[in-house]
Amino acid sequence: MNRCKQKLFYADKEKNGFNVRFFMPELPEVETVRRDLVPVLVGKKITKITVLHAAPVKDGVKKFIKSLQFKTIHHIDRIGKLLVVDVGEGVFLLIHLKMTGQLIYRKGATTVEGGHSLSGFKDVPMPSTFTWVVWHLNDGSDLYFNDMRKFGYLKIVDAQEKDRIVARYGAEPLTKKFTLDYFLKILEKRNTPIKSLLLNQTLVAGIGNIYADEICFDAGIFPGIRVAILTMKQKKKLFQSIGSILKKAIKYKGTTFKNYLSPHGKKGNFLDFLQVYQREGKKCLRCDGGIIAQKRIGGRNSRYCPLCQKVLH
DNA sequence: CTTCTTGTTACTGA
DNA sequence: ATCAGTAACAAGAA
Repeated sequence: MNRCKQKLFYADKEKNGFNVRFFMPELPEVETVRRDLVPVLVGKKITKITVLHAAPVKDGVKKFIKSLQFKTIHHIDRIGKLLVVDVGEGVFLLIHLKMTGQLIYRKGATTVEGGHSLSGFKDVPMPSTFTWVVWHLNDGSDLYFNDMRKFGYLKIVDAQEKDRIVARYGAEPLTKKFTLDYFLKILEKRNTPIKSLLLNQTLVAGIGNIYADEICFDAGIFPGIRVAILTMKQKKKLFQSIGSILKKAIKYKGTTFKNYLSPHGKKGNFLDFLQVYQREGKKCLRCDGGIIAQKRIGGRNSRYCPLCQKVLH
């Protein structure tokens, strides 16, 4: 999608009253956040914590502040869409961004283009209307947690609970654990629509609605197809598509509709590569004549090309 | 007012 | 015991 078409896409959507402004931080977005934060946070000491709204803080603000103050950030990890911050002494901070969460890192500057705002991208002072927590670091920099919808959460856990939570997730794609054998095995003895399987975090970690649709399109497979009738060739193609789509999305630093920003205030660029997500009613970019359709599959709105993602029986 | 958005979990029914 | 499917929840937009 070139720049001109992209503009039209936004205009059409707004005219039709669809809400295109929300993003979903899925694996590629959360991984982008992690990669941006590691070089600027690891080794830094948290000198002060400001909690502007207690709602996203699980298990009490007191415990939250006490657990993090004067700790040093040792390591930032990710499982699926969950960030795991190791602050040493067996204490871990879990951060889930859910739909509209942002982590913004600022040193010196007090505004960020595209911070949460009801009126679109523009310069927003930090902390913004939707900043709930600020971590002040020993070098004068700050990390802001913003979340318009307040669906995201911040949770302090010990090593045992962290391990228990991490263990609930299935294999992480793009790691050695996610092999073709593993994928074939989780497809066995199941008969759910393939899209529901891709969204099941206990089987594959990190895929959400955007990338589930994009992966199915890339594989040329109807997202509602039951896994039991997939051919071996289709299963292998799906496995390959999971890797290639997620890798490409990370390369372009994720997808931004409106609210997703990396910690340095940058939008993701994968929007330009979306083939089906939020393209319903538009021409298929792969085949001649297909019009992207929309259907509810596994309780989720799904987009696909009815011509090149055939329903096989 | 209703309906839609998402990731996650609790629950139901098979 | 295991799996499929759905409701519920958070908060805001239209």
